[in-house]
Amino acid sequence: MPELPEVETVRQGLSRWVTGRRLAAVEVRHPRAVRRHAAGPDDFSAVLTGRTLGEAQRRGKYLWLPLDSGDALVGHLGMSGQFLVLPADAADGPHLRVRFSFADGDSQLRFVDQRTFGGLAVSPGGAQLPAEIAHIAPDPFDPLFDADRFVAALRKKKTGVKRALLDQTLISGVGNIYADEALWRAQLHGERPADRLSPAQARELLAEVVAVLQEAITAGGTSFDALYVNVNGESGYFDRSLHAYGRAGLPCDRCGAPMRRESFMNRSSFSCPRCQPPPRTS
DNA sequence: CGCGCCTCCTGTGTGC
DNA sequence: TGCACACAGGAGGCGC
Repeated sequence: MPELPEVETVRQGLSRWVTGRRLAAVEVRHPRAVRRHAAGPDDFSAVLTGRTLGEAQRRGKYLWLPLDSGDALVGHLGMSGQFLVLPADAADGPHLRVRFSFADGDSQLRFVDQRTFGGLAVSPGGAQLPAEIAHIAPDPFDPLFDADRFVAALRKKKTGVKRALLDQTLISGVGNIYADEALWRAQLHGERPADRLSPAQARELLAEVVAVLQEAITAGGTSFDALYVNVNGESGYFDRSLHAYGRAGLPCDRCGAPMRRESFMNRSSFSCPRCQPPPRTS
């Protein structure tokens, strides 16, 4: 479940292992992986071959690698996407979608994706900020992020505060896991109406979002299973620090009450029934 | 235009 | 043992 900390960990790995290298060949093994590349898989390979990769960039959960052509290779990991740096002779796994071979021949970059929600595309002229990403808000670590603007926008949303946190046009990078963690820390139930938060509550919630994302980056992200790993195939260890996500029935780390699980948008929300009382209307 | 629901995917776990 | 089904969920797209 890659969210901002997991994607940032991958970005750091790409920066270390592929920045500055020249692509010798790009092999699309599954067309769905490049469905967002309008010109099709053959064009995807053609425009990338021979290009040199620049410094890996990230906004929210999107990644991009600027190219020396002025275009950019844009990627989203979706649910289960992985970028792996592997020896060229390593066996192909069953979920290999795209193989990037380098002119130096020392290792390969592979895009592997079990559930195929992730995808890659080349964004024409997108080296600075790909058009595919321009519609989402800056994430809270972006110098362009404006906390006052976020707080004001959040307090105008006619929806629950968790839905608002997951709205990538309001703040990017937050997914189901870190939304639940930030709400637990802020002692707010996710169905609390966003437009009824006080300015202080909204600022506190943002502070908790930033804190939990930063701590998770330091831990290398959250891994529940083999679906999230860094570019070297290693798991993150933030799962040991989770207070809400996946803890249904376990005692709240703050008050001891059994944590609850609720259905939300065809998925799950975890919260403490005592520390995070639901609003009366829901 | 804002909001919320549906859909795309596949592997794992569970219950009958 | 095998089958059916729930579940995991980011984000585009569409209906209201």
